[in-house]
Amino acid sequence: MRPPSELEGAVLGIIRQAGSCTAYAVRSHFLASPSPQWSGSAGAIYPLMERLERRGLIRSKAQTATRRNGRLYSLTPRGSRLLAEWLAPPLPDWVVGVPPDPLRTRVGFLGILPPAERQAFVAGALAGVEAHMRIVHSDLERRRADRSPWERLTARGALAMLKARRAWLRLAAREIGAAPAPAPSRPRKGASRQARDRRD
Amino acid sequence: MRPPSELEGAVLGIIRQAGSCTAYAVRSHFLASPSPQWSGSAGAIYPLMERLERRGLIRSKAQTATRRNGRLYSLTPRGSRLLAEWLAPPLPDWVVGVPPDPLRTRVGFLGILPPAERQAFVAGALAGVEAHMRIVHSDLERRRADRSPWERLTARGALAMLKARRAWLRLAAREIGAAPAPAPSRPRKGASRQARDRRD
DNA sequence: GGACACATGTAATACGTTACATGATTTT
DNA sequence: AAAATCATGTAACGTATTACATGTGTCC
Repeated sequence: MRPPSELEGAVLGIIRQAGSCTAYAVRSHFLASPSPQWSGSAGAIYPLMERLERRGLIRSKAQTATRRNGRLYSLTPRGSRLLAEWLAPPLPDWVVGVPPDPLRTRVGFLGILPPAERQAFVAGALAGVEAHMRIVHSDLERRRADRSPWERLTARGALAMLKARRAWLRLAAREIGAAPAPAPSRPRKGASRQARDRRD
Repeated sequence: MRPPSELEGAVLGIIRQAGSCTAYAVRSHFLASPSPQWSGSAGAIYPLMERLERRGLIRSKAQTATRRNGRLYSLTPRGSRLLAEWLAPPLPDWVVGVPPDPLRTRVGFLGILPPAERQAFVAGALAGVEAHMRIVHSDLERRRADRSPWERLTARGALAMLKARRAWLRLAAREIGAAPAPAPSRPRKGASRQARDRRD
């Protein structure tokens, strides 16, 4: 039984927590999330539900009463088992390891920019991170009541990451003062460059 | 000019920092990274290089001297410009926003598990995170010399994230003590199950 | 000169995104 | 009853993954 993808695992979890629900309810869950990770696009969810059903992880019942032609999905025993495996240790390396971070990626290339633009980058990043902190924070407050302790814990985790990132960006801002000059723009033959970093 | 994907942006940055390099050199860069994000699989890189060249972002010169049939890639002015845009503010929302984190995702569903397994989850996660902290830390030390200040900053950012995650997991461990019973497993009518979960 | 890592690819497959299409329900 | 929004899909497209295929240098 192949392990589920992140999205699939999350969908199984959502269905399980809801007891049973429609594809759209699953979508709404993602659409409501303040994390940009989950787009909840229709083209992702509906085919995914079909896939899960074909694999015997969920089953559906037509919504006879008063509704559209939507279906109510719920976990099968197989789906329940797979969900439990997905949640249980040992957690794969990429789950516990350094999470991807597009901001961090970009910082690695800051040497390319001239110093003034480095400053602008960090300032912009700080502003963006702080804006998102406010969003996540108010989302946490506003929906405190209708969330499980685990969902609140998740939100606090998200906040903690943003906070750590902010601290790190401030550190970066300090380091930029003492930074070396940017690398020259062209790689051509004019090889007599001094004190370049990291070609090859 | 469509903005590059993360992988494309990173590749442009790597080529730029190298001056010029082969596809394999780019791959090696990813393969050497301690972050699980970058697989650096051949099937990702080689087609990507072709794509970038077709779009006029990089150009290649056959490696005549002594080498295999590989090509040396370098940025075109267009590629250089796109790279600069990729790095410059305003940074899109999903770049500054909460980064995705598979561990955080799973924690949101911890309510599904019985308390004993929650403990196991958090313990396993903590162990994994700490193991990774050691990996990243020793990688940071070992290659301190041949890295730019920005790459070191990146590594420190990764470490900072792991540290924040560890603190958050410890908090989670404390909360588990005072946690509610798991939600019932089946939404069905045979509702008179008591406090069991995950038998299916 | 055989083994083994290095280096360069290709093919099949799976998944998510955007954009489009359409019917059902509610609002005005 | 027209407009808006809810809900359910579908199609085209791009891109990453795994697995395979193959040539090339090095070392023992």
